[in-house]
Amino acid sequence: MTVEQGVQAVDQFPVGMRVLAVDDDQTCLLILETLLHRCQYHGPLLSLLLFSVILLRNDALDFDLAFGFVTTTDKAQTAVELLRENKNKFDLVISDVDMPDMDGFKLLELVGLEMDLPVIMLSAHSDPKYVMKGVKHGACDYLLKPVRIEELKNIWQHVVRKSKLKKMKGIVTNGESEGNSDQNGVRANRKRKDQLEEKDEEEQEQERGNDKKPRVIWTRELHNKFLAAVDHVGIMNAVPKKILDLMNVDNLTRENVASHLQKFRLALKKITNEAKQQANMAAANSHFMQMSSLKGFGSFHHSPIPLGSSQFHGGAATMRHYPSNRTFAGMFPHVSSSLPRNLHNDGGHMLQGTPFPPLENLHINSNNKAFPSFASQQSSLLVAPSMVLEGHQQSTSPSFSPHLEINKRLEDWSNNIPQSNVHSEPDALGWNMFGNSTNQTYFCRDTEFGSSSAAQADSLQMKQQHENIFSPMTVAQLLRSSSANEGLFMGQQKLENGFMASDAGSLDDIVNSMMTQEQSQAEFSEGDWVWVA
DNA sequence: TAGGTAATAT
DNA sequence: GATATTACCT
Repeated sequence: MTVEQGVQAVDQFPVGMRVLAVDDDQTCLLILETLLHRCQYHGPLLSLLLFSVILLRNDALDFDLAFGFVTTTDKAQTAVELLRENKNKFDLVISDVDMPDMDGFKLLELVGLEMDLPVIMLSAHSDPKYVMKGVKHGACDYLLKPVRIEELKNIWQHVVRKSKLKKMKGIVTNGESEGNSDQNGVRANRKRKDQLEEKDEEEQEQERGNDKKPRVIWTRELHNKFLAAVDHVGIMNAVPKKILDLMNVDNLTRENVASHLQKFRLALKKITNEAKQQANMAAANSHFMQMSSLKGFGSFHHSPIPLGSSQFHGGAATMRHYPSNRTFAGMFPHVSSSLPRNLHNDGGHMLQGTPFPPLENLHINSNNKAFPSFASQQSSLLVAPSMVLEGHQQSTSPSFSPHLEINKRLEDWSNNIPQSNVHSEPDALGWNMFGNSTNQTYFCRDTEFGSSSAAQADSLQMKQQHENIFSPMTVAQLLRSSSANEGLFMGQQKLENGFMASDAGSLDDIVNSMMTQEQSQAEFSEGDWVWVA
């Protein structure tokens, strides 16, 4: 039982506390010893027994040290020798100030230097000079004779206090504590270990209470930023640290990003596998619609495309009209708003940067899940185009240019990024982020999806017509192409893949499903503010 | 040091 | 059950 435990166990002089009492006055010493003993009394029977043992003891010191009793000596020099020979076997020293062989202050000094034990000075002198001297020499208390038991009852507090100080000192220096060398190493180490463990528990408790790592809520906005970063570096190079750096979000860690990336990849894999199955089914069972014009797709979300296919008709009924001010659409929202505005003006950077994820690799399954998969030389996610596009003519048909439409929308989005209308400048990815506090990160959605600029769209179309229709596409483009703003691409894919499951919801439903839980955990008003706890 | 994956916690 | 966090291995 340690002293501290004893202190906790009993509300009085702790059992097991080992005291060395030093006084040249035998009477005073006897009184002191008696009082100290009395402080440990737990009951008449035990007291009598212990007192009898004390009287009959053969080796007083061994007994005292073994049972945690009081050791006395009338010589300061003897006290020093006892302390030196029994390092770490005393918890407290009570010493008289006036002793013939050694000044009590000298003893105090030696004890402080060699053992670092709490020392209580005892004196008949109430002169403040003595008190001050004792304090300056490191005495933890200064008692006046005749000492009273009330004063002794609480001297254990000095042991506890000193122990705490040692503990802190040991933690800080992380080194060997003084006086713990050689033969007493075991006890010292054990004590230090206990202290460290206790410290750990305290720290853990504190962490549980205050410093617990906040759980990141991947809101749409945050996810947008993630996607933008992925897009920026390219899916092939998308690793947590790069994404984290690009996202530039305070309090977001690499681990957070890695986790989300893991989740994202799993989602890709899952839907791709499902799409494979459906694509196989589609290849076997379906016939495909041949789209006659791009215009038909472009107006898709405004009015159902009049098609003869009952399959498509069933699916089209689930399509929704998306308000023009809708700024995000679930898993693959307006990534372009997060991209540098000059991306589409830098000579086609975005169209060249990232390996083109074939459009056919965006699949919709019947479980209302839609995720992109990326053409990757390394990835197993890639669905062989032949599995999906076999028999399709859209990809090569001059009258069907999904890329043009997608790029047109990209242009729209990019151009609709407003100038900074918030309190901070947009970051490299066009995000406005501000209001960071310790554990809350605010984002402001600064992009509204507006109407297309016909001129811009035409311009891009013209541009595109001079480029290979299969020019490289970024992840962002792919993701944007799945935006719910039009529902175009979904319809296209459904046509391409020949499966228009009746239970397939709108793309909005599909992509929203990814973020549903995250949304529910985050308190934010759609379109306004979100916070990451 | 960082990425990927699986186990664990929430 | 979903997913964020953590641990562990490479």
